[in-house]
Amino acid sequence: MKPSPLPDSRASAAKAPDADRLIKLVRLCFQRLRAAGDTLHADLGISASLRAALETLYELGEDTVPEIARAKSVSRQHIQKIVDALLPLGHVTARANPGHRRSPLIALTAKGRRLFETMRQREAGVVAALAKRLDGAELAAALRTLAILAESLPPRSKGESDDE
Amino acid sequence: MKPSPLPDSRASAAKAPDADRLIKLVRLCFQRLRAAGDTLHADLGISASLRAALETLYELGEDTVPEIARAKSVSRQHIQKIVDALLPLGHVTARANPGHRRSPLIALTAKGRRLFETMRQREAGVVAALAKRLDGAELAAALRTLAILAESLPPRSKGESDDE
DNA sequence: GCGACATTGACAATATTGTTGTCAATTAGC
DNA sequence: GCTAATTGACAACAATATTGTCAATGTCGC
Repeated sequence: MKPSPLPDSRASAAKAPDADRLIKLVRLCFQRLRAAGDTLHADLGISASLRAALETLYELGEDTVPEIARAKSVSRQHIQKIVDALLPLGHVTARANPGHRRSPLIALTAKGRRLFETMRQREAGVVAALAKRLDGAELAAALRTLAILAESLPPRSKGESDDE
Repeated sequence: MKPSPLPDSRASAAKAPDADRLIKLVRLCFQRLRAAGDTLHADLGISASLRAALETLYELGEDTVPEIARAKSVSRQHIQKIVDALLPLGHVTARANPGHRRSPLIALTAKGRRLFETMRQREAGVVAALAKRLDGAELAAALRTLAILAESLPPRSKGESDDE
């Protein structure tokens, strides 16, 4: 064995089985994360898709429905329904959009922000327990590896078009 | 900075943001993997759930419907519908179960096996391209990290019961 | 401005994936 | 053998997300 200083591109045949395992593990982790999230927030009546919308608004600030849809790569009609569900609950508001009469700006209300922060706090408990079990360097390597995986996969592939 | 020799359990507060990023990346990778898989196998008419059933049968060999359901933690009725869809396509067969008259053993046919292997070959191309871009040591670290993540999450949490 | 074209919200229909519920046949445990 | 649980068949439903359509609005070239 020579300790190859290069990012061993020769050994790709040997790495392929591990790459395969990586993909399987990603799928397994995702399923369990979703199940854990559903359990964690069951009492709040917030499903995974509502949570995703809240998260987007929390991070992006106010935005129009089509913008959120594009950010998440889903149909604008789908986001519209989610926002329509969130509005009567008082978690988001629609503010007149100075730059567009028909497309109001959607933003979290104080109530919506509190809700999301409650969810984040619950999740933080789980994440902290997880972080304790992880090695820092290995975790960093995992982040780099998954970033490459995400990068090497196309962001979309549904007919390759952007809209209807 | 002290170069801590221990698997730094002290720095969990510092690792939590990375653990958070890990979870987000897992979600992102999963979404893209599903989209890429759908595109890759679009012409075969095999959806992600059918693929999962084929994979289970490929790995576990012949099994009854309820067994497959338990292996995948989904309702037996769901697997029943998938198997019922696969049977007329000739991808699986139902063989009389010596140990159970009502519950036949389901197995891949030669055609089903060929189909799954075709899918695996297509995927192998993508996986090989990915493997080339990954560093072996980093990949190994990612596998260990994700294994801990999966382990620390409960396998199920749907009312905590096993069946109806 | 004005005319063509794209975007947007509202509404509807549909697809997919998965669940729960029920019933009769069968199997397993005592 | 009697009772429990399991199983397949069938149905109803729920959640998530898609596509299609229409009229109102907005954008851009000219």
